[in-house]
Amino acid sequence: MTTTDLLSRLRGRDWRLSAQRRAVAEVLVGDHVHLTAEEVHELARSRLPEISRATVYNTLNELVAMGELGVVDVVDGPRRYDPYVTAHHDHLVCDRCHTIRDVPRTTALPQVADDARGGFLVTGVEITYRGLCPDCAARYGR
Amino acid sequence: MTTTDLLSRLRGRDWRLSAQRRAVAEVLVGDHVHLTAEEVHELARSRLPEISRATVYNTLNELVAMGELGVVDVVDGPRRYDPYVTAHHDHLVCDRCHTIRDVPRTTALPQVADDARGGFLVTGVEITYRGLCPDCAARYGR
DNA sequence: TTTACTGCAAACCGTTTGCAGTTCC
DNA sequence: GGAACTGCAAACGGTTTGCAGTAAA
Repeated sequence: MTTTDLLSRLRGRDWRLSAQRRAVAEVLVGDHVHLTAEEVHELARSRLPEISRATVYNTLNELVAMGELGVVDVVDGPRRYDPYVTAHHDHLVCDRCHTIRDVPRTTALPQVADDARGGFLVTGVEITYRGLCPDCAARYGR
Repeated sequence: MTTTDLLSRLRGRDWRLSAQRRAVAEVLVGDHVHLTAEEVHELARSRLPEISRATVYNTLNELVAMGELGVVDVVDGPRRYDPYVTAHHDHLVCDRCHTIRDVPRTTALPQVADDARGGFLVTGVEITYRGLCPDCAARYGR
C-alpha cells in the first residue's frame, strides 16, 4: 500500500481530508506493521505535534469501517492495526513474545463442512498460526 | 468435556480445590459455550452466591494457563472462554451480531509456506470463518 | 499449621464520548 | 455558512491488584 494509493482511495470516498487524518494515513504506509493506536499516535505526533489521541482513535475506527485498515486481535494487550489489506495474508504469532509476522497465503483455502455451516453465510477466512518466533524457540523451545 | 474429566484432571495437577473453583469448573461444563467472565460469574453465583468477580477472573486465568480452557478473542467486547479444548474445532463468527459457532475441522490443515516460515516454530493453527449468521443473512445479506 | 485462596475495593489500561471550538468545502 | 472534524478531559468497561481475612491440605 502506498500513500498515493491510500490517499486517492480516501479522496474517492469523499472523506474530508484534514491535516490530522493525513498524518495518520501517512504513518500507516511506512514499513511499520501491526501498530497499536498508541504507536500510531506517537508517530503521527512527530509529524503533527498537536494531534490528539481521540482523533487518532476516531480516524483509525473510520479507516477500519471503510475497509481500508484491518484489525488484528490475536494477542493480549492493545488492539493492533494492519494496513496491508489489499493482499490476502495470514499471521504467525509468537505465543511467548507476541511478535506477529505476516505470511502470504499459499495454502489451500479451508472450507467449512457443508453439514456444519447450517445457514451461515461465510464471506472470509482468517488463519492464525501459533508457535514460537526464532528467538523464543532458541531460548525456550526445542 | 464432562465435570469428572475436568475435575479429575485438575486434581491430578494438585490444584487446591475450593468451593469457588469447583463452582467455576461446574459452570464451564454445561452446554454453555463461549461465555464471558461476567456470564461465568453470574452462573457461578447461582451455585455459590458469595463468589466474587476477582476469584472468577483468577480461576479462569489459571485454567487458561493450565491449558484446560481456551480463550476466543475473535470479536469486540469482553473476552470469551471456550471449554471445549479437547477436540480441535474452528469458529464461525457473525460479523453483525457477533454470534460464535463451533465447527469441526474437516478441512485439510493449512500450512505455512516453507520460505515464509523463517525459523518460526509453528505449533498450532486457528481458523476463523467470518460472515453472517442465518438470522443476519436473512435480514441484511443476500 | 502453614500456605494458598478469597473477597473487597481501588487501581488500571485501552478506548469512547460530550462538548465547545475550529476547519474544511 | 454550515456541516464535519478536532482537542480536551472525563467517563467507561473489562480486567488486575493489594491486602487483610479465611480455609484447604
